[in-house]
Amino acid sequence: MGTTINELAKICGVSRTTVIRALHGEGRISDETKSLILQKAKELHYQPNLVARSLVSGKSMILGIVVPDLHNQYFPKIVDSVAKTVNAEGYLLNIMVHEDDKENEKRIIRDFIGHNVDGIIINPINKGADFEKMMDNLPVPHVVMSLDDLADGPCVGIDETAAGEAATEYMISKGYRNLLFVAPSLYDRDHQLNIGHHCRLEGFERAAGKAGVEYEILSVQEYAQQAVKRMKKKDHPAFLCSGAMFASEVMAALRDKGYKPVQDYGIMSFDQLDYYKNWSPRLAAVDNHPEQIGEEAGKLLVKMCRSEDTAERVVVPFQIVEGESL
Amino acid sequence: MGTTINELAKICGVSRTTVIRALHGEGRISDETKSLILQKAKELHYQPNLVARSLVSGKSMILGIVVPDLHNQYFPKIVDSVAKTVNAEGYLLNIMVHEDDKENEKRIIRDFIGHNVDGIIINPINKGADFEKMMDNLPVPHVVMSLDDLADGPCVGIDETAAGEAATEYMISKGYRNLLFVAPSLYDRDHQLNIGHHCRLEGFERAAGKAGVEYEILSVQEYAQQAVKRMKKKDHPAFLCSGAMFASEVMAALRDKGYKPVQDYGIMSFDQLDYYKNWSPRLAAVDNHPEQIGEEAGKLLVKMCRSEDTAERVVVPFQIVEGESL
DNA sequence: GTGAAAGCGCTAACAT
DNA sequence: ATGTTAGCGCTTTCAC
Repeated sequence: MGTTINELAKICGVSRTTVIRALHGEGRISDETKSLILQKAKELHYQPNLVARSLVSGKSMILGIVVPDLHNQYFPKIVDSVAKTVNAEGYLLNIMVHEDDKENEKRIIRDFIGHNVDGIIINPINKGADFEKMMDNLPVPHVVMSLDDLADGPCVGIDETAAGEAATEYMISKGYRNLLFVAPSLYDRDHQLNIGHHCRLEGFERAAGKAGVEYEILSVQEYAQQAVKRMKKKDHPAFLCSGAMFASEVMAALRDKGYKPVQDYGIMSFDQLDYYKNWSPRLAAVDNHPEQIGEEAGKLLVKMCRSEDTAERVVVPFQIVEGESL
Repeated sequence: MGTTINELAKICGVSRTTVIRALHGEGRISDETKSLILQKAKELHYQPNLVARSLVSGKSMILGIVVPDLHNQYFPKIVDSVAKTVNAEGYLLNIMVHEDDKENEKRIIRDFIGHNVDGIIINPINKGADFEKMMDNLPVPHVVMSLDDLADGPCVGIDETAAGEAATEYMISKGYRNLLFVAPSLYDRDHQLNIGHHCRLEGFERAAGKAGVEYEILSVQEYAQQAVKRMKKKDHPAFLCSGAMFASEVMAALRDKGYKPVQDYGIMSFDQLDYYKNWSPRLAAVDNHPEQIGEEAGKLLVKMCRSEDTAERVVVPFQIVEGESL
């Protein structure tokens, strides 16, 4: 345990209140006692007990963010960006991972509340009325990083459906007439719809339908092998992968069989990762701007923490990044 | 603010203590009152105020970890692994990023203490006696994720010098006789030595010296352009890059100039990233086992939080991963 | 200019 | 089997 205000008061021969006035630099206090207290405080390495402060104030100047994991680059980028944004506003960011465990996600939210975080950012894997009710009843503001999950509350994200559509149109414009949507993650382990990926698929189907081109959906776990098999048709297909890692796996599998991008097939992915920028050929992709999502989410949450503003819906633009893989 | 123990007590017509006994399920209490209280608690969505609990106990069941950022895959993997490990032991992990800002790092440590975290994991960017003293004086245990930074305390990491040496020997065994060590990050922005990278360099020099082969060090920010220039010597050099991203940049720069790996040069990197596993050619690398580092760090810290055990030094093995880039 | 007192929600030692 | 009391470290109101 470190030095406390009480100890400082005793040592300086003054009352708690006086110590506080010195520490906070406000209220009527003589320069003399003030500097004495400040000096002693420094001497004894006084550090305020933030827990006690939080108990009194009900606030903590901490914002919480829960994400599934930090495996791929998407969430790390978001989290990093949120941290930077809220730090600049005087908040600390408490980052937690739930490892794709729904109970864990709920537990973390409860823990956040129990620890008096001032607000929560989340991209929930929990679905359903019960969960929505739980979120609605939170005593602190929260921002959802998805436009389609908890539909009515404040949220920020890209329009996944539009992105799916735009990506598909881009592939079609490149001359591809046989499209495949690669998404082993359309459903989570509890067979519940993964809305983000589903919206992308919806956009894909819409664009493909509009253009009247053939399309298939590869939603199995063995999508890479399936992609290899699919090549036997020799119809120069194009794969739209709902995640950069999927694209990477597909390309690797096809390369192993001697198929070459552009020459034999086209491929494009969601998520634009730094790691791929030096790939050869460079992957065409939808950049979903994680840094911007993080920044907007952070800004929105801080704003909500300060004023009791209500719902706001921030649509972050996506961007088609041309590559050499189509 | 949610329901409190006091409110529950009032509602149930009992004292605080009785409510606590019901909630904690210990102490003498009649089944009748107990179930009444439990039922009311559920009804009113009672959630313990963890801040108050922490103020009383001085503990929080929260462990803190500070990392520079989450840009590359190294720290996300570590953090993920620490989280999994300590969660399994009943601890929550509070993740903070300092964005390569030394003051920020110190501030976060102080905040951790102020928030009663039970222990801290860190890979410090701060150096020097003052900082070491600060760390030594922490009221809670801490684990350093580097074998060479705060040398005397508990730590876990790989032997970077040995790794540098082994990697270099591997390159030499592949027939390369002109070696380059690529490390734009030997010093931080304050011109202080970045010990991890420096140890790798030391190992590199030692192995190169032993084998009597030529070597150079590329430590400038424009290492990629320098690598391109260096190719004019046409002596079939090999690059050992102290970070996967550096290798990626070098390969991209050389590819742009028409140089082909193995045929024209060899390349190898530290950090084995998922993202590169489908690269072509597959990059030879030193796998520094971030998951294992995270796991060991988590286990060690939990152990220290439980018993007042002293320093322990966990050396995590590294591994040379063969590739097609040499 | 300084201090006393109450209270945030919870825990634990000590009654009854 | 249940209640009383004191206290964790801090903030805030009100009094001197």
